[in-house]
Amino acid sequence: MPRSFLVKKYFRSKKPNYSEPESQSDLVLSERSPLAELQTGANSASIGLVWNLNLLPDLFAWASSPSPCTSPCPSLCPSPSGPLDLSPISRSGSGGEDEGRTSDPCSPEPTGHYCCPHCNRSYSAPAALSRHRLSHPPIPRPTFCCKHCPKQYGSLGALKMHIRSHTLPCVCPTCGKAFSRPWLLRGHMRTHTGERPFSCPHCERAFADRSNLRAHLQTHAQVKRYHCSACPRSFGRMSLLHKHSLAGCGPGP
DNA sequence: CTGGGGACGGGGCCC
DNA sequence: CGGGCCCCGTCCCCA
Repeated sequence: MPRSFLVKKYFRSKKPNYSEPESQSDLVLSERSPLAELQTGANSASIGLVWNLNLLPDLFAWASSPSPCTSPCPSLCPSPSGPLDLSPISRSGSGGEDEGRTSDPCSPEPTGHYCCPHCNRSYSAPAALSRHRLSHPPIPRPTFCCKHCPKQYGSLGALKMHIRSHTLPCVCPTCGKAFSRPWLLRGHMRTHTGERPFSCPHCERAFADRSNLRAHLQTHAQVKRYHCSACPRSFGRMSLLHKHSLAGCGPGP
């Protein structure tokens, strides 16, 4: 039986955001039953990617866009002879459901060889186009939005990795618990086998999880990493410092 | 209240 | 580009 830690109870102590804008601060996953979702056919084939189509006009070289021709087509179809600068453009075309649509049927030949993706003006020289493009605002980075939650990512690979946390494709053959990644399942399997491959070099203890060994090593450390800003105490783990703060020694006024 | 262990999540990096 | 792994972290439980 899965333990109750599967349901997060405290959302206020979120870890600092590293890359996400975090406009939607917390995920609401409690209504999701991983096994139920797997059993109802929520496999990877039914997981759709929600693309930010507002950005597509900027991706004028997006040859395998999941929604081709949703933006002014000539801007997406540079001249075959035009050596346009593709550097700011993500060309990830592994969308899966749209494989093989690289030949765009709707690309009228622009009047010039070098076409502006923003206003469809064409120029005969790349320098002229580059000079013209400076008049437009900078191209925003493409964002990849999760269909199941408000999370956004800057790359398709990161989004695919995140979607696995919804689909949970790795299922424990012993207890049926599902995980997002195979190595998470392997770590879980150790709870069944009792394997503890991570040994403490200072004592006889061994752990099934490297993170738990790391936390254990803090008990041997002379200096605690996490210091209370309101008192001289230090703790080996941030969670202990957090509990200490919640217990009354809050940091600051 | 504190300290520590157990189990797991998720992003980033490397191959 | 995808998988494996690492690291950091969370959450819970118990002594």
